[in-house]
Amino acid sequence: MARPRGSDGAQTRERILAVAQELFTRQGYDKTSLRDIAERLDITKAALYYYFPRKEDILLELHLRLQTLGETIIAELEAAPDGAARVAIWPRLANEMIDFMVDNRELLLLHNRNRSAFESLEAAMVQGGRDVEVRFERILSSPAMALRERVRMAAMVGVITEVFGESAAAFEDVPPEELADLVREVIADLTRVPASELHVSD
Amino acid sequence: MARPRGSDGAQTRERILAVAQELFTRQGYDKTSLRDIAERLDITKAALYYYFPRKEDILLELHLRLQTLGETIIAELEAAPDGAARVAIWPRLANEMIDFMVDNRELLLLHNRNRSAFESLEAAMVQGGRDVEVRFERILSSPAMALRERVRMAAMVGVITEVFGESAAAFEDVPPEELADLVREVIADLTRVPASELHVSD
DNA sequence: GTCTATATAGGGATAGAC
DNA sequence: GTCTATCCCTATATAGAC
Repeated sequence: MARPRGSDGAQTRERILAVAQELFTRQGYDKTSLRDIAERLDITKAALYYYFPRKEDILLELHLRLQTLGETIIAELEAAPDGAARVAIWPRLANEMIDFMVDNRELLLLHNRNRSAFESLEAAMVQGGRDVEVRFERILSSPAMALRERVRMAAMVGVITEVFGESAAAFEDVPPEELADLVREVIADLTRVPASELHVSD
Repeated sequence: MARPRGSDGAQTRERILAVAQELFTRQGYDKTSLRDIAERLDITKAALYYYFPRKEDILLELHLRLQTLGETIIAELEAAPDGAARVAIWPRLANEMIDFMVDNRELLLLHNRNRSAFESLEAAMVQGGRDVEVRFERILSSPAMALRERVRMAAMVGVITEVFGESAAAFEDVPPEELADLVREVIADLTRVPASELHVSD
């Protein structure tokens, strides 16, 4: 446990990422200096540069972790033929998304709080449209789906990111699974035929 | 029209705010320097300081505009007694929120993209809890409401901010009123009794 | 693998003329 | 009300010793 000489290596790297994630989320990426991170870890700024050539690279790595996770869902969506088929599988994928959020609230929060910073990152990326958000927007824009369904697709994403992201603090004391169940319920409601098209006495 | 000597005054102020809003949204608050803003307006950095003592003050003013608008809704919510009464009026307020978003997408986008910057601002504010978001979170946290309703309240906010905010680009070509109607429909669906509690053949 | 020391740039902010 | 000139600080990043 007690690391020997020049500290461990891969371990330090992880610790840097953990601290960075926390500070980036709390104070924002731009307002967090390398000094802040280094002091928290009791190492020097220069030491950071051994692991990450540029500050951006820290953010990038965090970004990629979220991307990898989202990738699975987006890929499934893209695999389905454009149009009604995508509408059909979406509710299932939304549920996958919920499971994934339960385990990764922090990463989502980091992302939400630093949207503009992440975007500068994406601009610097070589790949034109590998980014999960860009790909999702593309799907959402498709005229092959009915507008109502497109709106509902966006709505479901909004529900999930709000409850597990920005409003997460309000549900701190709620067991994650209970919260997830309630959100699943909401998703189910959005999947059903809207009230305006039912002959139901309200 | 052709402004006389040293330009107009209040007009310039507005132009500064307009340009700032655009750049802050596009590139992010931190990545936008006063130089950027000044060059776009063909004035010098120093001229900016005549209107705004600090860079933060530009952001602050933009912030306050959004706050003023949100204030109305939050105040109504707070006026109702905690608990079921708030659940009852919320759907109506959500509709107000939609109307308001239709007219103020840009301001919302600015806010979403610069969450952390706005938060540093709020920390500097004297008032402990005048901030709309803080007050909403407080309401959302109240144990006087059923957890299901609290989740749905958050969900509705998520729907609105997602469709009119982050995913707005995907609905660019859709007439705002048509979009608003579809979102209203979603809100209505979230207000109804969930499917799991109905005896409806699905 | 981590340090000290330093380079360098860019940003916010001010003083004072016009 | 706007400009020129300039200050000062902080932040990223590098060089090179241990």
